[in-house]
Amino acid sequence: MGAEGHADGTVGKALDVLDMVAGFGRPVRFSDLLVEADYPKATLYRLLQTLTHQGMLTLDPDTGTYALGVRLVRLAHAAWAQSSLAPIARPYLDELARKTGETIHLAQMDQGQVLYVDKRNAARPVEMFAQAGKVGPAYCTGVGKAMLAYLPPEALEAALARQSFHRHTPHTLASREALLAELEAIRKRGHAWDAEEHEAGIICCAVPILSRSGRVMGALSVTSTTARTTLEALGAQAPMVKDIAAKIAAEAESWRFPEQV
Amino acid sequence: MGAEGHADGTVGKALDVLDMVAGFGRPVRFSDLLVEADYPKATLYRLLQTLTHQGMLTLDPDTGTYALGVRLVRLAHAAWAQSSLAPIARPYLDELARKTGETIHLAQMDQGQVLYVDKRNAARPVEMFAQAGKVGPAYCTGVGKAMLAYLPPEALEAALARQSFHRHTPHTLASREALLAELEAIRKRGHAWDAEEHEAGIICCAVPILSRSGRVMGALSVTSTTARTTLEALGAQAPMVKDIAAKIAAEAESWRFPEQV
DNA sequence: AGACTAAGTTTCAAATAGTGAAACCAAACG
DNA sequence: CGTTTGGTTTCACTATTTGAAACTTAGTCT
Repeated sequence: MGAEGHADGTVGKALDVLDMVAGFGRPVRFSDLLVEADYPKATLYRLLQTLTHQGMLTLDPDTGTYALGVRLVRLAHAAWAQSSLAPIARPYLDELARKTGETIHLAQMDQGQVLYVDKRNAARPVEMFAQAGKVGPAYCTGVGKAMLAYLPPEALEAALARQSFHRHTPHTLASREALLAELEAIRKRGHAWDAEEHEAGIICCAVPILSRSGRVMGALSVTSTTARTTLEALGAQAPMVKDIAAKIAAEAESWRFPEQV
Repeated sequence: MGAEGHADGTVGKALDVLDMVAGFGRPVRFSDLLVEADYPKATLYRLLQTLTHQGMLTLDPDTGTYALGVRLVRLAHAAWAQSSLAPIARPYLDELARKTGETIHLAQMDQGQVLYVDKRNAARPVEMFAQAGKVGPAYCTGVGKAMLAYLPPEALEAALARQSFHRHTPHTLASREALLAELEAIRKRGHAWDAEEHEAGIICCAVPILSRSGRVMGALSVTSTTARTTLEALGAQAPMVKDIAAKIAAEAESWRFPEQV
């Protein structure tokens, strides 16, 4: 079947189409989608109609192109505020950025990929939407590996199945086996490295954010360059990063229960 | 036939549930949703399962609560970048904020409501996600009326049907008739006022952002308080605001066609 | 013009997927 | 330990979705 996995029911297909439109990154015509998707013409057409009618897509009548609808922005606002760690973690990220002077990433797992929900760039000021929301591979980023390492077996398996290993740099762990060994090491060590595995010259130290029950909620990382520092020096910060991760986890957990009125 | 309108098909229902979860603003239990929704138990259950499986919701296994999933954040990132005016308008908003020293709003229409996609607050720096994504009523805000005024008849009708008129302040136009008359005046004048119709003491001057073909793409407003200025003084800025709206429209239109490779 | 082609929209019988009342299970409660 | 509350599963019934194919437009070519 298609590149996408198991689409359960109509809803799954509809969301799949949404992703597809999102993937293009520009308004798309019906036919653009038709070649990409492996749904028959009529089916795709109806899905698009439904989504458009629902405000998840917009059809520009002038050009006959579909784009993601603003209803998504509204939903995302709520998602970001209520479900991501970002609003809670915000002050902690500030603190960490200030103390380390490096770039800070806050990420969560999304369908086997890393989703950055917040970021502090040492240099320039905060630019949320433009920065957050980006996705990256899990198997070759610090935050990705930190989360993978603490996933329960089935979830890990599901995540691994979604990785498309690719050797970004000479240091990339581009096989399932190498990655599994590394995850074991991460669990021993308590934090993950990114030793130029994704981009040359970029290194980072990442720790998972775990709930009291051990569930992976996200990950936090301090990123730098080989020009500026070394893995060892970054590692020296690990205890502090871990401490902040724990604080975020604690607050996230207590915060999750405004206990219905 | 619940409070929500016409839910077409399973997809509509699923999205309806999503909205519902978003509406709670906190993680919700199955039973919370059950009383709110008028779907039978089993149906709601299945919808939740599907959405969870799809990553649009997350089920916290510890507490048995559902929250919006991070997949939405990813989608929204794309939506914001590709479909909203925000990324294009950004530099213009900065310019306008600098020139006026007032609060600037950029909004789009979403299902008869106003959705703020970006904002410049005179005082504090940009905080995207936390600011953007908010919704407000259309009939009693400057941006809302500016957009309504230029909507084609059917769309206007649909939007009006979704307004739930409520007298927020003594100045609110809380009837269909009063609003229609005002929209006529806005078309004549070329821009909309908000004369303390939503919040006491808050006034604004808003202009629509129209495509070359006359389609409403969004609206732009300069907001202030009666303590600081008057409607007349704000009105003096209208030409400039209109000019910037035109620039945004022009750029948005040319930008929409990176013309497929 | 008229004959092709490409892009989008509609049809309709067959099949699939969704429905929901009711039964079931498992904690929490008194 | 019987009962309630909150969540999950079943299963016959049905409505929705499906998709090949026919049909419209709107361009293009000769």
